[in-house]
Amino acid sequence: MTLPDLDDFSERAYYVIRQIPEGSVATYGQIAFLAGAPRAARAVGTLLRRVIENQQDDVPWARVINAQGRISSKGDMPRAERQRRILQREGVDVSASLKVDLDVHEWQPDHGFWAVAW
DNA sequence: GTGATGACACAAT
DNA sequence: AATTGTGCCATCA
Repeated sequence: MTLPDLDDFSERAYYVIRQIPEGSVATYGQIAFLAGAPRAARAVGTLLRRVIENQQDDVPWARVINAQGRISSKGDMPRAERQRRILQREGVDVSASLKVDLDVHEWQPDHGFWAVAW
């Protein structure tokens, strides 16, 4: 696999998101941190919109949720429901209020991953 | 270049 | 528990 463009935050973020295994979820902040911009959680959301628009099906956008373990629905409930459906199909338990138990499903990147320096 | 925007995060009410 | 305020920062226009 080709490593992402080191100067492009979005490419690094996509790379990180692709590492999230099925059955697990990660938070926006977690992705931002691992992509080398610890405080860019908000920007991660911006990127994910683009992922859906451009149909970048190689990026598992549904596995990214907010720090409260909740699927972000901000003005787009249909998308949230769609995300819930996908997660449940992957084996992630999502409550009726779109909440996921992070203690159970939060992705724990392995050591090798942490060693990556952009 | 500059300012607005938003799938965020966190602390303080 | 639910709101509100503040900081943040990659994108976009």
